Amino acid sequence: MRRKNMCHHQQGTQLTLQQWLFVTTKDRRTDKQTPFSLQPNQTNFTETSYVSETTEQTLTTSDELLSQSSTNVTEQQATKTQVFVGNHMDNIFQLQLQSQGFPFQAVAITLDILQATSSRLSSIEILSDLFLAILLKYPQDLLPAVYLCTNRVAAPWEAVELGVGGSLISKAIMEVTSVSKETLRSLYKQYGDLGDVAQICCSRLQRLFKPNYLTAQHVYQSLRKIAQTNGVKSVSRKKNLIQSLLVASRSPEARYIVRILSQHIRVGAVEKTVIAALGRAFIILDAIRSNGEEITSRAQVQKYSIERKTETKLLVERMNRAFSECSDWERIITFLVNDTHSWNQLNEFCKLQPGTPLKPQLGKITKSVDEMIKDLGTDSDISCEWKYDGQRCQVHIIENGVVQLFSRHLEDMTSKYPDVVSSFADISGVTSAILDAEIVAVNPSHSQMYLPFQYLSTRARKDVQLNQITVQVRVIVFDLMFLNGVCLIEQSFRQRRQLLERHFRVRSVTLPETLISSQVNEVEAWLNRAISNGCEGLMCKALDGPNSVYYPSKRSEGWSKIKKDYVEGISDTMDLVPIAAWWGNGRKAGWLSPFLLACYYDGEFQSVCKVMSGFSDEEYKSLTEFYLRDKTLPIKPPYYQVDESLRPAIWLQACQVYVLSYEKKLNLTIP
DNA sequence: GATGACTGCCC
DNA sequence: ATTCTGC
DNA sequence: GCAGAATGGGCAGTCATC
Repeated sequence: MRRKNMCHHQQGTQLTLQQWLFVTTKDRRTDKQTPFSLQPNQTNFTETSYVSETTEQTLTTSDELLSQSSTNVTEQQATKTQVFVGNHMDNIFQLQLQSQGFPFQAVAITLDILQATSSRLSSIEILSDLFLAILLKYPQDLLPAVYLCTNRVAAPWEAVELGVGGSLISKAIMEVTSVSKETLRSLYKQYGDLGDVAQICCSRLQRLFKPNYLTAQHVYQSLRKIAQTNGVKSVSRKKNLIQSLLVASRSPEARYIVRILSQHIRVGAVEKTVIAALGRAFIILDAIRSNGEEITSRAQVQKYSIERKTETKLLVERMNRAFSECSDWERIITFLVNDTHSWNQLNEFCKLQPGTPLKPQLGKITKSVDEMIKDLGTDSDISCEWKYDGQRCQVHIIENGVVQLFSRHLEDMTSKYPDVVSSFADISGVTSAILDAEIVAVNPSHSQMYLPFQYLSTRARKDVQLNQITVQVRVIVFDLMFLNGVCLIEQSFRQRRQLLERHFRVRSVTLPETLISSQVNEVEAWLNRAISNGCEGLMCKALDGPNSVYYPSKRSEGWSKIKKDYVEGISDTMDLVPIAAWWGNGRKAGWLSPFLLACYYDGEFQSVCKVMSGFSDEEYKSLTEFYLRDKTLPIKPPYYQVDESLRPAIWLQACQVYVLSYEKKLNLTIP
């Protein structure tokens, strides 16, 4: 064993969904071939309503239907599935125009199909057909549909949170369907997905009156309502909203209502796939419109798709760029829906601008200085910056002097750091800018001394007042993407860096410690120095050449990060003994993980940490077998000193010693 | 008002 | 954050 | 290599409950 991540004891009061349901999963499904709950002959669309009055269905039969890629399947079944998919996609184009809006059931069935599709190209095509069908008759429903498919309610910086998790959803399902907690538990244990569980429970629901069918718009608006619900009794009001969706659901809507609420849509299509699908849909829509053709089948669409391949590719490229500079579906879709003939102006309309965050560039993990230099190449000078142990921050200085701060995932965190905001007020010669930065905690009495992320994370997160700051910070700016009205992301890092130094070498902000070198020895010494100053390692960047432009959202070749725990032989180590374990979830179902490790001292084993990474799958398997064979204990021995709140599933004989390396930043307290 | 369960968001 | 997987 | 989905620890904020 080379390396293990270390962690503190879990607090004990906090439960994961799995713990809430007391699940020790053994046969949880993680494959994409989870069942449909709709059979081919149940998609017989009626004249008046898209939604067929489905009779009771069992999951066993739909299980069979969707097992097309498993080994013991007949070709007959595979064909059956294909026919079903084809029928469904045709049916989507034959929807009768109705005032209510685009049926959510059509979205849900499409997501079911998507989940069973592993090919990315097919996924794009299926999703694209859905979007096209919406565009043809319900263009105003496209945005809600895209939000539902991408599992979002609003742009990330808009501070709209559902405030709904596994616990609340489970309660809602139990109350609506009168399913007992025990049944829910065992279903969850069996399927490993709350959406699947909801689908099974809701499909058994008997109703006196069939409620009106759900529209994509209605489901989306309900999500917004749930997000807006707060204050006293908000939890039960949220629950009521969830329940009314579940009550109105038709197969397989409940599955996706729940998956969307729990933020795990699990259909293998999130962002890039949706962009590619949308691009294709808009191009085909344009072609259909100019031809004046009536679309009633998928085959017609296919024809256009082949014809317009080049244009599609171009638009998708534009959309990708637009989305990385302005991750705002509303803005992009509004433009495309309203302005279908001036797509070349998309990147003008959705471009980098202060006030809207762009996706930050990420660094590629590198295991050694040698490898880093090889990766970045020798054509360009390499800038090696200390990688500070803090929080990523994108600083926006807007024309009128307003400053806004965004996190790595584009959340607005302006109100968390009023001190950082004031650092950027009134910088001479700067009217607007976008900067990339790291916020690091510092020791209040020695502001040169950086403190670990652990300490920074204790800072209050909302509406921090300047005079009530407990955690002092410093902001380290390391890139400049926009300055005084000019976008810089396509300039070389050397040029951006020059502008950064010229305008932001001011007292209130700091530039990272930097060494420009391609000498292995020099860089290794520099890495050690960074680490001994409390940094995580180095971020190494090409100064010139094509790799030195700013790539939004990319884990690009241009940035290479070396962290001390990637590098052999740098970390400190401890000798620890496994004394207990839990059953793993998901991929690790059936194996022991995590293990509880202890150190031996004076006749007792004192628990130190849990360890859950660092083993290969094979090692998990053999470790599990090794301990289960004859090394388990029925109860906790008295000489195991373990925190009360920890309840391992299995106690183990102390019989193996592991050498663990750990990260100093975790501030371990060893008894 | 204190506590604990739950959720979201950092890494 | 890291890690794994199918394409 | 990419995109997506799986996994982890640990913190603050919010709300229900006692």
